[in-house]
Amino acid sequence: MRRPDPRLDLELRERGLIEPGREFFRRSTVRVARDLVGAWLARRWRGRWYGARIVETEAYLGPTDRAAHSWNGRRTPRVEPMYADGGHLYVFLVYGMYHCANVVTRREGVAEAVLLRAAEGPAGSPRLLSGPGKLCAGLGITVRDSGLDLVGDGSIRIFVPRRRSRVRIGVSPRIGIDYAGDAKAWPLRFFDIQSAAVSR
DNA sequence: CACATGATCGCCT
DNA sequence: GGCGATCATGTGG
Repeated sequence: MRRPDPRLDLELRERGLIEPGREFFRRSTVRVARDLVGAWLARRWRGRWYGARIVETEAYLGPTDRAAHSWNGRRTPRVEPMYADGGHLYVFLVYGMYHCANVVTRREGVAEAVLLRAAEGPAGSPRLLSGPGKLCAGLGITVRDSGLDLVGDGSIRIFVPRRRSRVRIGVSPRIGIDYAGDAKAWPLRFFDIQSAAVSR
């Protein structure tokens, strides 16, 4: 059983963060998306752990959601991780050069997920992780990580505040889905209104 | 500030 | 063959 770098472990504990169980991710996708704002993403890279505070997410709702890769029940090898049990990772390549990381929600067979759009990285580089492609680039997340389990002892994990967070959360339609019909207007984007790292 | 465009390639039609 | 859950850069007002 690997443990996080003691420094990260201490930092997360000091911030009052704990690792949620599988049930956290099996809840409604909108609730998970909201609760992931203010949560931390921990990434093991070459034997060291790095943490980033998530500040912007989007919910993708499955067969009825034209913007979702699982729209209309689409089930291809690329999308397959979206059908996994809650708490898995779904990563895809966009525009031939950027990766997007999603946290899978609900139960096995229900293809919904939360896109991680932005995080707060190291102090001094406030915009380093401010966008889904930049977040993945900054944390070294690629399609090779698609399908990983975030629950347990893997190389990518999620930590959430132990107590109800006092973060003020803004809501808006999702970004970059003009083709999605009525789903284009659905209020499924959530962000920390205090954060300078939210994407434009 | 607001657009407009190019890069680049896996996936789906 | 077309296009995208993006981003950086360039143009013009």
